[in-house]
Amino acid sequence: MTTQEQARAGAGAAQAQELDVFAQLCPSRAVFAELVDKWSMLILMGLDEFGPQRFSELQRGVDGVSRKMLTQSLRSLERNGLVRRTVHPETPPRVVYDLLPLGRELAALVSPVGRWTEERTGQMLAAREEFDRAHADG
Amino acid sequence: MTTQEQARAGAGAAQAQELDVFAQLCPSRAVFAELVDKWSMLILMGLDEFGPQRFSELQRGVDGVSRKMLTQSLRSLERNGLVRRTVHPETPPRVVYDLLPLGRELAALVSPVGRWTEERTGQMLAAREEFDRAHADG
DNA sequence: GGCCAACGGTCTCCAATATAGACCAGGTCT
DNA sequence: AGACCTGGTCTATATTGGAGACCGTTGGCC
Repeated sequence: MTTQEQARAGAGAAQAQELDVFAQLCPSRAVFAELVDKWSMLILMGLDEFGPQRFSELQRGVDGVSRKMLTQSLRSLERNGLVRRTVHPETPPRVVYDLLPLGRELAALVSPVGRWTEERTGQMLAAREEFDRAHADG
Repeated sequence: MTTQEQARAGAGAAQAQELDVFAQLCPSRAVFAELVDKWSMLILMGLDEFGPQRFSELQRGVDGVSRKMLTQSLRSLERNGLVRRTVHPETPPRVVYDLLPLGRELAALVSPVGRWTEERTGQMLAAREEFDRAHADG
């Protein structure tokens, strides 16, 4: 066992909660895998930045998402207690989604990732070009 | 066009860079989609928390990752300039991966998401139970 | 009345992707 | 000699994602 692995092994045990996203069978890993998803992240960021929105507003805002994936991601976020779905019984019924406290917490952590990506995209595209040049044949 | 959509439309134009993860065809969306991935995130967090590691150390540390996905995610991170791959020409050759400055920046934003997930997993599992109870038939 | 669109979805089909597991060459250990 | 470790690649199968049809209700338009 290497030094890093000793550190890893110790890390989990040291925490009172015993939850570890690095462990395949830990419930927190499953939750993590469900949250760390392109569409869920964008939805969360959208609701955080632009406030409560209807289904079709979200679909237009999160450009490129299909109705299927939007429904699926929203259900997942709702089930995990991050987002609230409210049906206003008008004709036609309005369905509005907004963030619950848990969702606002996560959005506050995730939005910086989005902004960072936008800031650093130029550097990453440059790195790609160099990588591809270096790995083209020789 | 709703108030939120006006806000959205204005948001991109207001930024000098014109990069927007919400826009399907923006390069930053493609980069975002590539980074926001279960395995890439865990690898980044692992390298940040436990330091430079070999391929097989990472495979043991990021529990459950297949060699194929580990290779693929590491190549992606390397190509985008987040991670460095160093081959030590010994027998057997040692291959060590470590974070570049770009990778350290992103890891600093992503690790909190992992820690938050561990902290809040309990609440999310509870929310699930309630959701499932409420949506079991009637 | 007839036609079309918007709403918030669901359903089905097909392509792309993830995972499991075999395989590989070179070298070490016993 | 035989088993094992290294850092992968390759293949077969399971899962997932996206495109687009469908749905019932409502509203506008001619």
